[in-house]
Amino acid sequence: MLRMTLNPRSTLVQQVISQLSEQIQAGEWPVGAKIPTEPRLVELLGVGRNTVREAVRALTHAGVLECVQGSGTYVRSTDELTGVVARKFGAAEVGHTIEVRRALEVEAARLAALRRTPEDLDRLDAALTARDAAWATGDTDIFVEADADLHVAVVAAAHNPMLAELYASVGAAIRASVAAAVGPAMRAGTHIDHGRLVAAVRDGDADRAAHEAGRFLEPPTRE
Amino acid sequence: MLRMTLNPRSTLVQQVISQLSEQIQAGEWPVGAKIPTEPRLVELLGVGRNTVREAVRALTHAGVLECVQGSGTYVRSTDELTGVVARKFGAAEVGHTIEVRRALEVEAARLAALRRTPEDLDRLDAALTARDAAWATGDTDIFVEADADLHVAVVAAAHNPMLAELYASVGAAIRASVAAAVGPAMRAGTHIDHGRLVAAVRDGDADRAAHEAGRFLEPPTRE
DNA sequence: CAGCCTAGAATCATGGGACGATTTATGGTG
DNA sequence: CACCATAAATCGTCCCATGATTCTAGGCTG
Repeated sequence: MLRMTLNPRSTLVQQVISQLSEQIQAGEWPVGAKIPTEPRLVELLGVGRNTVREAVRALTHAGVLECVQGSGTYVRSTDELTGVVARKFGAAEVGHTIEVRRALEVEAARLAALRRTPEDLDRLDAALTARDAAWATGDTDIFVEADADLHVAVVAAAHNPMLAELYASVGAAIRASVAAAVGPAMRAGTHIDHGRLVAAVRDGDADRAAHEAGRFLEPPTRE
Repeated sequence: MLRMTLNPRSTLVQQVISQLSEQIQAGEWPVGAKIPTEPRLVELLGVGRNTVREAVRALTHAGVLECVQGSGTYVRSTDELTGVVARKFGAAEVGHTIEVRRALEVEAARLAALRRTPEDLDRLDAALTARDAAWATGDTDIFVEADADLHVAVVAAAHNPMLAELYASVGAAIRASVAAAVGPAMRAGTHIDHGRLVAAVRDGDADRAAHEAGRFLEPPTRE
């Protein structure tokens, strides 16, 4: 049993939570995998069963784990931000979610224009090509996914992990709640040429990149 | 004891978590207040102590509650997003946090210009006046707070609760981690006239409002 | 032999009790 | 009044027992 000798700073449960989080973060138990059973964790961590249960329950509420009675406990996500955002904004209006996405994407495009590396440009080109190919297939699902990939690539090129994680969480929230309703809408605005955004990023023109990014999500009109 | 007859959808612990969250959200136990002791909650909710403890632990990990051994359990925040953001981005670089703030503020300014009500304008004027007054005092702490109030007012005028909550969470994260370090920096950029932002919002000029909002946080230069 | 169905095992959910650790309140003593 | 020791209150950890649910293996039936 690997005792937690270091960091006597906090309670045992907190230490167990940290330990489990780190092992999940490290990929020891990938998403979808089953973590050891409660009695097994008890002997692995050298703590009582209640302690294990409280830690598991905390991570379950955070969206990281999922317990299935009679089966086991599984890893649902490596990131608890997504779960919280989904729980908090799951019932949010689609329009509000779109506006938040727009806020993040515009700033991301501006930063991407300033910081993109050659690797970023390669990835952007690949995503743009894949998006065009997906468009050609006429399959809405495939296209929506390819479109999302391109936007994710833009955000990644901004080299701001905080921005990227927030964007991913918001994206997951919108997808979880109203994927079907948004699909057609996104498709309608599809004729906008994403190539101009990529070109602006390549040129390092921050203002133009931001402007192009903002065009994808229709600026709201006065109510 | 108020049995939870409705919503037999999930586990007991989840129901207790929801129950506690709702009562906290409803203001029954304000922030800083002590919630009933574990034995008291047991008889109030009609569940076992382990169930209560697991629910409390989940909310503790989420940043909503805080347990102090020997004293009691207290309400730390009504919003778990802030806690998660702080835990996840507490060690983030200040520059990255600023960029996220900028993203949210610029879009908020744009939306505020389109949606502001007369009440919003009154609040903006008041915040602007208070900010100028705070500036005149020369007290950095007071000024920083007044400055933050103005920006919060702008975000509130956007009438997008999701945007507002994200902004508040990010703001709390930056304040918790490096309040001291940011204070002087904000003060340095202070000479920028916030009155022009408020004026743009009043005029309903979205592009100008967005541009003015973006000026406060220096656009990053190429690395 | 294939398919279904039941009995058992495995696993999590809940409840209860006990003791230690820490904080707070209480009361005594100088 | 100030200080300190004791007691009470409260959370932290652990253990055990039982119920509910899911999975699995084996047998039964056609």
